[in-house]
Amino acid sequence: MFGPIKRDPTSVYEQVLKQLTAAIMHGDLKPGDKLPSERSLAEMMGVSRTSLREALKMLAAAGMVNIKHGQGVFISEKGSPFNVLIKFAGKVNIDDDTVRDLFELRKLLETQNAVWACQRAENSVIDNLSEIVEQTLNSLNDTKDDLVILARQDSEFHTKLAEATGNKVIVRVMHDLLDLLNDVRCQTLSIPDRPLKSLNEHKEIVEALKSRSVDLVKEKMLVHLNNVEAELLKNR
Amino acid sequence: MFGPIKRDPTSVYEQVLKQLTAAIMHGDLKPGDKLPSERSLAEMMGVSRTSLREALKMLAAAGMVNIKHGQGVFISEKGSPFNVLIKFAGKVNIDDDTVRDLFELRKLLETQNAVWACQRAENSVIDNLSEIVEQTLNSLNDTKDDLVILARQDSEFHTKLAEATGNKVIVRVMHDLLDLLNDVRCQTLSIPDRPLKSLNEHKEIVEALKSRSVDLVKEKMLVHLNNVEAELLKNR
DNA sequence: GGAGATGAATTGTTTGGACCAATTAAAAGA
DNA sequence: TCTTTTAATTGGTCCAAACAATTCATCTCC
Repeated sequence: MFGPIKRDPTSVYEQVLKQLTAAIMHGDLKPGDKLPSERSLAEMMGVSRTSLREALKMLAAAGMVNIKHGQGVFISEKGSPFNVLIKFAGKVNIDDDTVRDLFELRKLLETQNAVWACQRAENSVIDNLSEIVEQTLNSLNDTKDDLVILARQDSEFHTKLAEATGNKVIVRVMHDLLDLLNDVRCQTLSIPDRPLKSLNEHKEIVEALKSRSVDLVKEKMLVHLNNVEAELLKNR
Repeated sequence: MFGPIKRDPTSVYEQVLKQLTAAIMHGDLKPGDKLPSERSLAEMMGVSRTSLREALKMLAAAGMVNIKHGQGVFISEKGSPFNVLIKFAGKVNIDDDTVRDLFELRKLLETQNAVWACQRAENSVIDNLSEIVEQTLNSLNDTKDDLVILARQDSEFHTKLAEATGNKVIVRVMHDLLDLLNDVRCQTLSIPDRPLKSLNEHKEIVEALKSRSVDLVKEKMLVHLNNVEAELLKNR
């Protein structure tokens, strides 16, 4: 799968980059797959470890791979070759103004997502969303694990909603936008009260979707996002 | 400007990344600025060239810096950590469905941009937009250079409009979205007729902005984008 | 004096090897 | 059987040397 690198026109790390992205795009490397170790992969390609590492760092910056110290390098979930919202998770300080800008974008995208989902989604998709919410409500049992469950539910809810629009580009943008905001949230102290409120607001959004009322869906989503933003900005 | 790196919790290249992005976002490093050479910068920060280079490669992948062999490292124009496009890798073939998805996103973003610009922008900003359009109209003289001028005008117009919203994240997203669509356009045969039509539509949008009519602005923008999309999909 | 060739200095690129640090799994001990 | 220790694997960091592209001062020749 990894032939030797031709040492012709462009630089070595660019060639490595090209070969790796090609492997990902062609499907030889699927999301979740683990790459060979840096040492062996470098040897396979006939390049130095340094050059390989620089290419890997670029892929990591683009969100296409996930580098874990002591474990290995993994292909990112949904690692799309284009329209990746690049971020340096936890490596950039994001000020309040930027958070507001991000939320303004998010409100624009997600209210429209909700509308499109309302107009386009099959009943089964909405039922699936409903199940996610109900399932989370039932699995809560006052343990400290609840926060983890609620965080995952939140991410899953908004992702599923984006998928319900049928627009794959938007799914990708939303995914990365949520990731970025999640990192921001993790930089602050955890908020034990907010997640449960969110879950209830999610429930209201689902109910609005079931009623197929565009205006109601839009309103519920906007209220939800405003609350999340306010809570996040308060604890910084 | 570049103090020594603290060697505490996170990895070295992350620290370098953090310090450099902070310097760029804070304005210490402005677009076009040339960074100190790798050797001296590494010494300033008290890190190895290897770590510094890996951080620089990540910044390059994110489009924040421009690395030129034999010349140096330069801060990119309008560099920010919020990129939609990956700067490396050979051009990806984008199918029609994806183009439609991209345009759906673009319509959502740009109609709202127009609305925000209508509500928020100073008169001087709108006058500036107007000047761009008029200036282009005057500089046309039936030469083959016209296409280049018109292409640049188109990009400048939409970028300025995004800037008029005051949302820096959206500016970045729009910039890269336009870049991506521009690549798509370049993959097709050039369309000699469309650009001039676009210019006139731009003029109509500016007129609508001057009237401060939100509904009119929204409508004009949507018509414009629908035309561009139709023309682009037709020639593929 | 000016155009082109030469070569040194600067800058990013690549390499090999050594060692540090996080993770995992096997081995040893209780 | 469970816990602790150890060793192996993997990414992270550093260094020193050589390679390659670019720039620019200098030299040569017309």
